[in-house]
Amino acid sequence: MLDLRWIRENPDAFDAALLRRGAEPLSAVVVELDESRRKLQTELQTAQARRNEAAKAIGKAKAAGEDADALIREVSDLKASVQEMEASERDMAARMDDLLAGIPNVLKDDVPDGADEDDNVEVRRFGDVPSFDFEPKEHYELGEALGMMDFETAAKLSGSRFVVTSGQIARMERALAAFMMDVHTEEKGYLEVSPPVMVRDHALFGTGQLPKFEEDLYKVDTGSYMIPTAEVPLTNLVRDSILSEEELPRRFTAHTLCFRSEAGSAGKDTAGMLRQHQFAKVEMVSITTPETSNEEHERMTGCAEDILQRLGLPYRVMVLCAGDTGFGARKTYDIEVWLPGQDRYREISSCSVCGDFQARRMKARYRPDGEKGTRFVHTLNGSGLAVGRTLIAVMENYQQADGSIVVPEVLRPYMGGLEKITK
RNA sequence: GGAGGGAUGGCUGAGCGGUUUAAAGCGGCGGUCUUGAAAACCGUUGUAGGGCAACCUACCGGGGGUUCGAAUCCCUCUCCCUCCGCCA
Repeated sequence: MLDLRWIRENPDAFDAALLRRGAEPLSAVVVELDESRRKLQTELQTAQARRNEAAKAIGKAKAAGEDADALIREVSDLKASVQEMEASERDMAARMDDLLAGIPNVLKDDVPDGADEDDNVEVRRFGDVPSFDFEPKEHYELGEALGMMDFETAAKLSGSRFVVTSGQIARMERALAAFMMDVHTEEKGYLEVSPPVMVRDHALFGTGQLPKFEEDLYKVDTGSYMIPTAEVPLTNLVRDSILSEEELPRRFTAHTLCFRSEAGSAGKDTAGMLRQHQFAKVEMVSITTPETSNEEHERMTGCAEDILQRLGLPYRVMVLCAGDTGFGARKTYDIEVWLPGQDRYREISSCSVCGDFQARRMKARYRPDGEKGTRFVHTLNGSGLAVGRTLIAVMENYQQADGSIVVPEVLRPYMGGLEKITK
């Protein structure tokens, strides 16, 4: 949610920000609604003041045993118009809320222009793309050959975009999550959190998934939703609260399942477990002051990169262009891991700085030292990493000619010392 | 599923038809004192709109109603809690 006062005072900058995202200008609509609402509010308050004054005089007159009929008649007459104005004012406020709730965040100046993912800009690369003296396979070919990845059975149970893993592949997914969580909590200062994966609508409104992107979510019949990412519960941990400056930054991490309907992705990545309705992810969320959010963004991205480096997986970091940056983000880095089976880089993490956009939606504030009032905190979120996709990357990058998979050094303690997954 | 209780300013919590411009305590901010800190004492303390200065108005979970007048009475919705039942 953007600051209405900022829009009012910077209508041109507001329209320019929308234009960068390929959206139509809205300042005229917003400013007009805002002005008429405030004008009505003033009229309403004038009428209310007169009503209160008269009502008070009635009380006094009655107490003194005097006649108050004239005053009573005046207040009666005011009643209808006050009620009408109240209803109208409420309606305008609701329209303004709806309007603002659907407007995307303002991009940072250093976000490159562009329409879609083809315009994203590579920032850096790590690791050498491995060369094989055989034709590298895709993860599902490897997994099915090992007998540890079963898409057909999963389809019988749950439909498309599900998988059943078993044996050492299932264990490796668990090992990956445990490894990531240990690094973040023991070395990076994140607090381990085990949050609900089912949340109410207001939590999703807070992080920006609602009201605009409901079709991407699974809704259960009690009206709650399954989380599409642990960003939702972790960021909402500070909703409706006022933190002190000393307790910032707050850093949370969680290993959870995530659920996505993949409504707009029909036909995309249908093979394998790259794009599933249900997947595990380790998420990082930071709550910071406005002054430190940008450096926190770099730090968080580094935390995700560190996982890939320790796993020995080659990757590149992309900064998303204006057209590809998500609704609530001011700037996003995608980390793309090299998948030999696909012979290309694929997204494995996305780290975003949201400024006060989510904080305003969920009323998350802090009290700056030495200042009287409160300010909205800044929020950031990033995957560290998508566990299912990391499993894919390990399988494809560590595959051997015979279809076995070498277990990366750092994972072996989590897998009972196992060095290689074989049939 | 059954039966109750509750929602007041950053927090706790009074108020239950017009003397409330919403007590009081805590916290926050400023000050006195102190080498510094603590304690104590004094002052101050939200959001929004309008004049844009002292001021005025609205806001006691949301909406509706009763009334000349509602934080206070009635209806309704949402949420929270307690007990019983069932259950991991």
